[in-house]
Amino acid sequence: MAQYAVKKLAEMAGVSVRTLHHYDRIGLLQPSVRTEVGYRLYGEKELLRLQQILFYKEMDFELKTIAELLDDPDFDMVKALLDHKKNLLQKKERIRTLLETLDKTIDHLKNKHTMNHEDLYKGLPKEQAQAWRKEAQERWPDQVKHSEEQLLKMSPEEFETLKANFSANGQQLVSMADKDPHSPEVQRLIADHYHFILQFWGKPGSPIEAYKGLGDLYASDERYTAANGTPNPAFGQFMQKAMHYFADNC
Amino acid sequence: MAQYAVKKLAEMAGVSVRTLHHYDRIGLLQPSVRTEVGYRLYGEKELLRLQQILFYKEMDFELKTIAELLDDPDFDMVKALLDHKKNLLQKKERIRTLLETLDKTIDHLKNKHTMNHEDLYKGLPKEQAQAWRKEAQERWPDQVKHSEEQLLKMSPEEFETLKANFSANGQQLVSMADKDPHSPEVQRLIADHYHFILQFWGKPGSPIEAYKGLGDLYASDERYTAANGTPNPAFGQFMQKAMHYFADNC
DNA sequence: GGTAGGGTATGACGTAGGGTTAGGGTCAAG
DNA sequence: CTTGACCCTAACCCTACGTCATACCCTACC
Repeated sequence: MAQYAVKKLAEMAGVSVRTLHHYDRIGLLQPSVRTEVGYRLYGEKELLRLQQILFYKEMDFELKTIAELLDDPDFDMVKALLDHKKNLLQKKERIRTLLETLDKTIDHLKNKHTMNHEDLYKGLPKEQAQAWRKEAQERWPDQVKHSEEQLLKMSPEEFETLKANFSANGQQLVSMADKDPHSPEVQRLIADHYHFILQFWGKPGSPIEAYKGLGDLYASDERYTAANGTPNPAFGQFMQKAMHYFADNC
Repeated sequence: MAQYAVKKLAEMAGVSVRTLHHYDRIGLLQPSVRTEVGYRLYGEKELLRLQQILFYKEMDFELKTIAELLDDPDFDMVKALLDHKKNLLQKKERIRTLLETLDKTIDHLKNKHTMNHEDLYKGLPKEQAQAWRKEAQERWPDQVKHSEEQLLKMSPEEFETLKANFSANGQQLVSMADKDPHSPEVQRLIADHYHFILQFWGKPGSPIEAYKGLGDLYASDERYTAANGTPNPAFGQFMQKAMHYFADNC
C-alpha cells in the first residue's frame, strides 16, 4: 500500500505543505497514519479525497462546506450547487456594474469631461441616491421635470456617458473644495460643470442667470441633506462662489 | 460648524460604527476632534472624505489603496483604474467558467447522466489535466486518436455537455469506490459510463469486448499516474470489476 | 561517528475588513 | 437617582492559508 508524506502529496496535488497541515488541523483531510515520530502519511483514499476537495475548492466553495459535502452522504448537492450558482451570478452582476462605472470614470479622466452628484453617489447604498433624488425633486420641481424630459430624449448610451462625466467632474470638485473657487483649475472644472448643466437641466431662458441661481441653491444650508441627511455649507458655498465667478466672467 | 458623533456619521454614510473605529485605527479616516472624554467628532471634511472612500470601496479597491489615492495628489488614477479593470475582467472570466461547469454538473445530477476523468480534473491546476492527457495519449494512442476524431465532429455544445456528464459520472464513481462494484447503484453509473464510452471512444468492432479491455486498463497499477503522478490500484480495480460485470450482464 | 542537507513537526503571528461580545464611562430626560 | 441611549477600548473571531522560528528525524558521505 502506497503511502505519501506531506511533501510528496503536496507535489502530486499541486498544493503547499502548509495547506495539508491546515486541512489536517481543521479535520478536512487527515493522514491515514502517523509514524512514531509524528510524520503524516497519506494513502490512496486521502489522495482521492484531496482531489475532490480541490475540485470543489476551484468551484469557490468554502472549506467548511466542502467538509460537509464530502462527509454527509445525504448532502443535497443540487441545492448546494444552485445556491452557489446564485452567489456567482450576483458576483458577476456586481462586477459588470463595476466595470461599467470604471469605464465611464476612465473615459472621463482621459477626456477631461464633467460630472454629477447623483453619480458621485453611484455605488453607495441605494437609499442614499434615492433620498437625494427625492430631495432634488422637492427642491427644484421645475428643473427636475424639464431635465427628465431632456434625458428621455437621449439614447441610453448618451445618458450613461453624461452621468459618468458629470459624476467624475463633481468628484473632482469635491476634492478641490479647499482651494480658491476663482482659481483656474477650479474654473476649468466649473466650465465643464456649466456645459453639463446646460445639457442636463436644459432650462430655457437665460442660461447664465439660471446657472447663478443654481449656484445660490448650492449655497443653501441643506444642500447635502439630500444625500446623507446632513448639511454641508462649506462645499455649497464653495460651489456658489465658483459658479457665480464663472457666470460673471465666462 | 456641524459635528457628528460616530453613530450619526455611520447612519449617514450607511456603514457600521465598527467600520469608523476601524478606519480611525488604520488612519484612513480620523475624526477632526476628540472630546475630553474621548468621543470622536467628525466634521464636513471627514464626511466628504468618507463618501469618497465608500465610492472607491464600491469599486473594490483595498483600503490601503484608497488611502494612497486620497492622500497622494499625484496618484495616477487612470493607471490604477485600468489595473483594477483588468483584475475585474479576470474575475469575471473565472466566474463565467465556474458557472459553465456548475451548470453542467447540475444538469448531470438532475438527469443522471455520465462523466469523464478529464472533466473530473477540470478546475484543478492545468498542469495536472495536461499531464493526464499526455499520459492517456501515450498509453492508448489509437483510442485517443479515434476519440479526437469523434469529438471534432461534435458541436462545441455537444462536446461540453458530454464532458460535463462524463465528469459528474466519474465523480460519483470515485465516491462509490468503497462499495460493491456489482451493486445496482454502481452498475447504474457504469451503464451511463458505458454509453459515454461508446460515444467518446467510439471504437469500432465489438463494443462490449472493448469495454472489458478498457476495464483491464483501469486496473493497471499506474492507472492514476496520469492525473497525479501516483498509482491508484484500489479505484482501478473497482472500475475493472464493475465494468467487467456490466459487460457480462448487460 | 560526525556532519551536511533535506524533510518534518509544532507554534505563533500576519493578512482584510470588519463582526461580535465584554466591561465600563457619559449624558440628557424623567 | 435611575434609565436608556450612546460612547470608549480591548480583544477574540472569521477565511485559508503564508511565513517565519525553532527543533527533531533521516540518510548519505567522509
